[in-house]
Amino acid sequence: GKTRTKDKYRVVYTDHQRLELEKEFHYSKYITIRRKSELATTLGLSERQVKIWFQNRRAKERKITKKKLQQPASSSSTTPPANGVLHGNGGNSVSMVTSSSGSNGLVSPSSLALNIKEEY
DNA sequence: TTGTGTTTTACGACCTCC
DNA sequence: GGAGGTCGTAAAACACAA
Repeated sequence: GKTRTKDKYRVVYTDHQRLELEKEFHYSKYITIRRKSELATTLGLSERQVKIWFQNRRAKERKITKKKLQQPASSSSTTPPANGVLHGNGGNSVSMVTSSSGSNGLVSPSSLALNIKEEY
């Protein structure tokens, strides 16, 4: 259903929800359909919310790396902002890896989550 | 407090791939 | 023709100096 209602323009996710989403993002920037529905169930979110979260998270990542590229310029060159990078929308050729360790759908996510948890 | 800048959800427009 | 991608943006929530 809709999450943007009259009294709630947007909800704030709990620390736990954020942590789990971050862990999944850390593992892979593009979530699979399977993992998406699993996460949605365990976190009590809709699959749409999980999808949107990943989209926003990738946008944040791009924003940060862009900043990093601009900042440590360490003098010199006023960092030409229009250097190909953007407008590449067509140029992505993303290759959208569904692979990443999971040629088959089953990844045994619980053990995976544990690994990541430890890393954190 | 409040003014203001940044971050976090959620969506619409538009595009690509199948 | 739909699912999911980016980009841009709105508005809550948050951070924080003044």
